[in-house]
Amino acid sequence: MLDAQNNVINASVRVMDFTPDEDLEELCPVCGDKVSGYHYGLLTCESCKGFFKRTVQNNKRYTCTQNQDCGIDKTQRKRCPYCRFQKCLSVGMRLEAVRADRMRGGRNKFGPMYKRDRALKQQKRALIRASGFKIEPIPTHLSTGQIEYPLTGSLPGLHPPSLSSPEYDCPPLCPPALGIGLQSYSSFPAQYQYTAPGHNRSIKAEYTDTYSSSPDSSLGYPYPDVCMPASPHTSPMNLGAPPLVLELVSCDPDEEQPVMRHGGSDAVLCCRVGKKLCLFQATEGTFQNKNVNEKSTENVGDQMRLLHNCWSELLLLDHICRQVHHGRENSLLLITGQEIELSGVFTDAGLTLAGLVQRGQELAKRLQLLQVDRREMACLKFLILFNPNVKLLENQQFVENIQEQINSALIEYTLYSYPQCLDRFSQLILRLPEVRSLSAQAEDYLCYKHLCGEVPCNNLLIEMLHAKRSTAI
DNA sequence: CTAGCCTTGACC
DNA sequence: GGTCAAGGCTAG
Repeated sequence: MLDAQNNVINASVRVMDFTPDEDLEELCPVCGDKVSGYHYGLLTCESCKGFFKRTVQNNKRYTCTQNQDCGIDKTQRKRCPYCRFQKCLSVGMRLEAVRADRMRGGRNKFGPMYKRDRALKQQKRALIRASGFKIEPIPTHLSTGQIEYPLTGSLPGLHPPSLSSPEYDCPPLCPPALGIGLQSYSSFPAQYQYTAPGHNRSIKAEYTDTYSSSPDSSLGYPYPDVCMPASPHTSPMNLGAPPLVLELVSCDPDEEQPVMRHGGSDAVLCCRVGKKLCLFQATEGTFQNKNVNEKSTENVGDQMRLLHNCWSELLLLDHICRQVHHGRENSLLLITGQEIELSGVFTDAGLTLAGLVQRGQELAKRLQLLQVDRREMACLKFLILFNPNVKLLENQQFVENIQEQINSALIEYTLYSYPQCLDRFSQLILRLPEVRSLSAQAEDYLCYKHLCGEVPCNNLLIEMLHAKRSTAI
């Protein structure tokens, strides 16, 4: 993971290092055949382009002899035109790009979208490459309803972004095909909706501006900037981010309570660590069944190994996060809700503790300058948690896969939300080694205090410390 | 009907 | 003038 993080350092420098033909290496989201270019809104193959054109131009009506869920791939795409056309719509092909007047040549209003989509893909690819992550083709032999899409909706190989992806308004974890489909249907005028025969509804494509109540809106990426200091718990959360990012935010137990109001700090810490355990239960459902051939971390052993490895980093990041939200340079906001003056800490605490606090404040300041938002923070927490380098993992591949998915989603989110800051992903990821280093120091300090007899043996943190050091990576 | 190749023409 | 996403053509 650290290697990956280090590789990202030069990501922004290499971000434009690409070959234009890479777009054509993608697979058609409808049938998995080779892509020949942008057609009717997204990258598709030549045959699906032609099929879509014929269907719309000739106002074709098809029927499905099965259950309207036929698998569409390169070899079977001819079998059921009904399901093929449904899939064309569901992946985001745009009816309104078929010209009613049949005029040849020229450009339509999708041109800027194609251009922007291309640029974003290139950036994303460069970042992914710089991060050392794999790009694997999705299984196209499965039908629309059965494809186990990677979680991000558009990431490599992840599924081609299609131009709809930046407009993510689908519910969290809704498979892209379905999500975009819903969006497509809801954004089309009634006459564009294609229904099963028996419903007398036309699919005539009228080349008007109906597709774009605001065409420009599709050029922008409406992820709201939800910066941490600005009342993170009241901001609208459910729109405009990759589904996985939204899911991670909702899975983050700390989201529920900005400031703990429990009494004793030990009880509070117990609660915090316990809540980290809930991360697994919360996220299991997210990642399970999304990876066709892989087992989940449902075995408690792996969960404990991951948690033992990162509990101090998570607690530290919680602390840092709280200081960022607190936003005051001269005081600390404790987990109990107490506010204490930093000057007091520096005079009363020993040198080691004061040094730790100082480093923590510096880290908080860097994150504050970045204006890291809670979605990014949630991703960072889960990146800390799902560390495939932890020793003795039974399902190491599963953890690695999750890590890649979170990284991809974070890359996508930062590129779309903060397009003016291309190295934002790198900036965020580079904080993780700092968190790790600082948490290691904090652990050493805790260990030292324990050996001095100042921290009782039955303290939860000491137990976690013992557990970690007995299975150290 | 399919799908590969060709032609067209606005935009850069 | 080059690019490339539209529509057109046509062998299979």
